[in-house]
Amino acid sequence: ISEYIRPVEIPLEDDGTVLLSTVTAHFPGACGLCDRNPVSQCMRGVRLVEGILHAPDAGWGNLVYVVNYPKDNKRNMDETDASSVVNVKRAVQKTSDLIVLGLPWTTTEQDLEEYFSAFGEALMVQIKKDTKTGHSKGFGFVCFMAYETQVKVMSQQHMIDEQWCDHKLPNSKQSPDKPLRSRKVFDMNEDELWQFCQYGEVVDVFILKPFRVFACVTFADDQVLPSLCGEDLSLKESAFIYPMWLWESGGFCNSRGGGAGLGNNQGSNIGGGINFGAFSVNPTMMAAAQAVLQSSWGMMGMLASQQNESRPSGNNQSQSNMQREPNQAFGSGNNSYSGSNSGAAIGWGSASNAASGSGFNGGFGSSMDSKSSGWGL
DNA sequence: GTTGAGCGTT
Repeated sequence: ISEYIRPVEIPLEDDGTVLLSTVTAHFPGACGLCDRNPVSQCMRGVRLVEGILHAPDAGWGNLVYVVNYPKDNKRNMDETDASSVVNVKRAVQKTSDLIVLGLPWTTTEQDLEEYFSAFGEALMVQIKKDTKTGHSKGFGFVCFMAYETQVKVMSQQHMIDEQWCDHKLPNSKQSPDKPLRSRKVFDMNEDELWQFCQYGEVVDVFILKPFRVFACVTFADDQVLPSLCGEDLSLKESAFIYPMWLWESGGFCNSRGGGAGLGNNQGSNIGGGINFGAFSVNPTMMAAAQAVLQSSWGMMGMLASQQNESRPSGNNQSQSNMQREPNQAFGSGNNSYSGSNSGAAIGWGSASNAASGSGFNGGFGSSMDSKSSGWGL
């Protein structure tokens, strides 16, 4: 039986059935199982009668089954207490090792543990070293006890011993049965984005125009996003919940300091903000800028001119204080998108770039060279 | 004694 990260083996009853209670013991909140029809590739449900899961006609077979959760778990916040949603997810989510790249040669495991302890307790911290010399290879692994900690850590960049480090889900832990990660959100319109309100109060949506390579949804409650991680969302939706996937699979990440999380920058530090010298750029703009850099510098102007176009037509409560100022894209001061500016100064290329007065000059380094010929539409 | 993209001696 598969869950998002780790498959778990579950015992059968004597008659070959599986009790739903056995499943829920390992996956709290579960309401059923399904598997993928090897022929049609369709997901199909496992028969469930009075708490007993019955094997398919061909037997359980050597297949991986997926746990189902009631859709009610991610319904409208008006009807469902937000905390209950979070609780379900907390119980379900498992942590995974993370690889940390770009560590200073001098950083020790103690240093690393100390740094990450600010986010939460780590179960394991290690730095890979040369077996002969014992010198650091400049990367290591960390595994946190709480999934919230992992989400938090993955949602931002990290300055460790004066150096911006990169962090990812290691290749060995990438789930093979979830290889399809949405890299495109081009075909989502604003109305679709506002459908995210079923998971929590959405205070803003944003679509980069005219090149729809990037969009962003902002929840009012910073607990909503963590609660959604690992949910059985559509690929489109997952692109928002796991923006890292977008970037990693899309090749957006620069090695140093690339891959900052997005998706929620409302009232929490998730996402943070970025300073390019005199410029202040929030995560939305950062991603947009990366998207532009994938194409050409000529589009930079379009970024600045399209910032306040995406206004919803639907139920938008808090528009008044969320208005974007036009042409503030790369200006200093409060870009209204981030609401409360965290004030975190995050470099992009080498650390010295953050102090570069010319802003973008040099800061993007090699990413300028990789001009994409198109948007992959 | 150096280095700077990567993927884990157990």
